[in-house]
Amino acid sequence: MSATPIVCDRCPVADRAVCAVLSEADRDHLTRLGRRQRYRRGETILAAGHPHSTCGTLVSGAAKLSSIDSDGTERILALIHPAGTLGQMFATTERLHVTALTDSEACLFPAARFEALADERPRLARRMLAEALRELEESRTLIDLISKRQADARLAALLLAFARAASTAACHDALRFELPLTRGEIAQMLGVTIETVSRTLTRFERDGALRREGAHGIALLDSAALGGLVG
Amino acid sequence: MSATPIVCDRCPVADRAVCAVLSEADRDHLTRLGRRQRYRRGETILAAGHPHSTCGTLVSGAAKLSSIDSDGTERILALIHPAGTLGQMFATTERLHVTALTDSEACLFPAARFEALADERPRLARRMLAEALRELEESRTLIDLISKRQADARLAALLLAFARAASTAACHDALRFELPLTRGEIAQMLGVTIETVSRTLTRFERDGALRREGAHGIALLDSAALGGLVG
DNA sequence: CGCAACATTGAGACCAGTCAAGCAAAGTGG
DNA sequence: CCACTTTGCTTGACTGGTCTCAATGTTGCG
Repeated sequence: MSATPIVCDRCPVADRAVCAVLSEADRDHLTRLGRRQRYRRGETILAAGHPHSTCGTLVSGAAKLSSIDSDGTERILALIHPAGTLGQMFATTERLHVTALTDSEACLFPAARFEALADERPRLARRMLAEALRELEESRTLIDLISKRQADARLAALLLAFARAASTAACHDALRFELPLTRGEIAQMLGVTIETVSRTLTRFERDGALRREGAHGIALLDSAALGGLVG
Repeated sequence: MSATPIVCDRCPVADRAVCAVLSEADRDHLTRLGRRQRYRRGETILAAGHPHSTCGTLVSGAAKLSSIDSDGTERILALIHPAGTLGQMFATTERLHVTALTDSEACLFPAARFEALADERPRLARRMLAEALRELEESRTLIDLISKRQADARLAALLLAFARAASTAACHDALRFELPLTRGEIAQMLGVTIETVSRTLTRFERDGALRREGAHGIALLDSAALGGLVG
């Protein structure tokens, strides 16, 4: 975790992040308030329980949004991709953990200042509304995923969702992709155990639906079969 | 389902709905564009698959937001209470069903006109952002609920959530309340079967944690015991 | 009253969790 | 460079919770 100044010119998500709708002057203003931070895989970006003082945007890498209940079980509520927002906007305390899944970079700002800007700049509020609705959509997609009864249907749906996300073309799914999550993290997302994830992948491979390439590589051989499980 | 003109003066949620932030002139304008509609329990308010042409606010009663997958299984993604929004704002097609859970009333507007107003009136966009964030929060709470492994923990958490929602005071949960859902709907929300819901309620009652009063009445006798299950 | 929808209860099958062992890859330190 | 540890993944045997199928009760409404 190391902090550097923000330089929007070299920002890979300058066109997609919420800040894109701001005037250059406003963005310069924000730039001076915030900082660019690097994280290594597994490092905490925002910790639940702390007062909500920071928010920002993921610039590169990937992160997970998770909650931990009293018995120590962690569940992943969302994945955050570059240009995604970090921190529960307009909340008083951070109630969820944000953790780097891979080496990542983030732009972080004082939440109060950022929120104030949203009240002053209609375009920013409007853009944040779009972002919130997109996150809501994704959250409901995840509910769809995990409310499937059978573990193999959940995993099949997740694999197909990753294939879709990994594809460059909008119409075709990627046939080969890397899982951005460990088995344990997949298990946390789907509400099953690591062993079930592992066994189910083994069965998918034995049935010819896919081929595992290393620990995280997946090559889909029969995505229709997986789609059939999803229902 | 019967349509009448909108009269904000007698609207029970005039102070809480998103329209509350509009000027009287803007509200009058909207009033003429929209209509007030009544629904009986079970009637469809918005149907998935249709072009997204209508959005609005639930005025009284209760509704469910649900998706139906190809094998006909319905899953409830959210409950909508009075002042809650109806319809996926800024979407091109309706992808979720909205159904009345009890006899209900809704204010409905042409989506394009309402969305245009959000672009013209910063306060409305800002208010809708707050609403979207609230829904996102609730959606993630539901994920928390249904990702609990054991069925009794899920049901206990749901009962406690209803007790909280039914309480008038902010600090205390209601000890007695009516379930707004049938067993089947509870099962759909929690991702279990009707039978499991029924058996689990029976066990809770036998263990002295609650008492069933009719089909939908619940009296909590030992909410701490239920809280213990949740973890 | 009788039907229809909703709810409860039981018996058996099966999927997934738990516990436990072993393997592979990557990193660590002498 | 090699022993050692750590971390993540796989596999097996066993157990238990939940689903399925089926029958019976209950409630509300025409």
